[in-house]
Order: sequence, then C-alpha cells, then structure tokens
Amino acid sequence: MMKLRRDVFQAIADPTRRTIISLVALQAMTPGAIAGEFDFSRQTISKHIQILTECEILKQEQTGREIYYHLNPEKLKTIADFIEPYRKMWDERFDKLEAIMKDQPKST
Amino acid sequence: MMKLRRDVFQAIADPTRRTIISLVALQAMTPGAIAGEFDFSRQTISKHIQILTECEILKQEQTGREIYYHLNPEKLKTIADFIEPYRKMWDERFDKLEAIMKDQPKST
DNA sequence: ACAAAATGCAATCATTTGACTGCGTAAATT
DNA sequence: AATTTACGCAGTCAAATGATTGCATTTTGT
Repeated sequence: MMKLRRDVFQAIADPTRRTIISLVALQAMTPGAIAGEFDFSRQTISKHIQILTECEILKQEQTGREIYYHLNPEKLKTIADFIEPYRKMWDERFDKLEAIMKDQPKST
Repeated sequence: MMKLRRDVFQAIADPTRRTIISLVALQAMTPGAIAGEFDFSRQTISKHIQILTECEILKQEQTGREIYYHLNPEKLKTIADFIEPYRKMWDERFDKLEAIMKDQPKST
C-alpha cells in the first residue's frame, strides 16, 4: 500500500486534498484543525496530509506536540507548467498581457 | 468499474493521459495513431481516450470509419482556475506583469 | 459480396485507493 | 506521576483503476 508513484498530479486529483490545500494556503494548520473541517475521520485526513507532504505540496513545522502544515506553493508550479502551453488557447486576458509585454520592451 | 466520479483533475492524474493530451494538442489524431505512440495495447489507450472524452478534454470528429480526436483546451481551464490563486505565490514574472498592468491603467 | 481495417464494448484480473478502527508514543496539563 | 491531547503507524476492506484479451460493428477496398 502507498507506493512511491505519488506525484503532484495524483495528489491534486482528490477533492479532499484540494480542499486541504486551499485551507492551508490561508494559514498553517495542525492535522487536528484540518480534520475538524471535514466529516472524515482524523486518520483519513491525516493520510491525505501525508500524501500531500510526501510530494512536498505541504511542509511540516513541529512545535511541541503540534505539527503545523503550511503550503509549499512552488510544487504546484509543476501543474501550472503542464497547463501553460494550453492556456493561450483559451485565455484572452493572457494574450492581452502578452501584448502589453511586447508594447513595453524596456519597462523595468 | 468506471464510475461517474471522473473529473478533469482525475483525468490528468494519469501520465499516459497527459501524454495523449500533449499529442492531440498538436493535431487531431485517430485512436490508432495515438495508440501507435505507446507500448500499451490499443484498447488500453482507447480507454484512456474514452476517459478524456467523457470529461470533455477531447472532442470527437468522425469521418467514415475513422474518429479524429482533438483537444478541447477550455476544459483545462478548470485546472488553471485552481492553480491561479497560488500562482502569485511563486511566479515572479506574474507579479511583474501585474505591476505593469497597474502602471498602464488605460493601455487598451 | 468479401476481406481487411478502425473502432468500440464486455469480461477479467492484479493493484491502488480511500475510507475505517485500533494502538502506540510524545508532549502538555493537572 | 497520571491523564489528557495531538499525533503517527499498522491493519483491514470495499471500490476504483489500469492493464489485459476476445468479440462485435461499421466502413473501406478489391
């Protein structure tokens, strides 16, 4: 059980884990606090946290007996990098931004 | 088997399906042609295509006995929308673009 | 009309997933 | 020192996943 096949794409496939990400993005939270937001058992949530931690989407920070988990947003870049090439196929705003970039060649 | 839990996040969780997406992004392809790019059986690939089609990442276009599958990039926006709030936490370039946007209030 | 080609559909099977309960351990509280 | 609190780890189990093979169906080509 729990092979090392875990990657970021697999991690965000689960809706509960996506919710955990959105919670922890606002502030670091303990497993107990996170579990309190769901109807699942603490251990179930704990396992989700473990999966997110394994692929480094979450980082731990222990203080006494409490462990605070906070988001490591950089890891989500993997997803963004996958999406990026397709973005320009739909995102008009992105095209507009690109145009602005071209119009401002030496802006910095 | 194959419940209706299929969503876009689940669809892109599989590496084979991500490769299929990248292939079809370049040009519409038939299942046979797609399968030819992998070492898996044709039916295995066919099933992946089915999953991608079910959640509308791929669209069919039948011509005779051949079915061309092409990418529906809009569906990937779901993923982008999830990532977007976290993007500004890592993407320096994005911040720069935002700054430029602010500096150019009436640019269009 | 018949054979070949391009697909989809069904059945099967090992593995993974996501939920659960129970237990162990370390830190805080009394 | 004993109890409570906050965790993690191990085991279990039903369901989902991802692969397979075999067969049916429709279109194309001879």
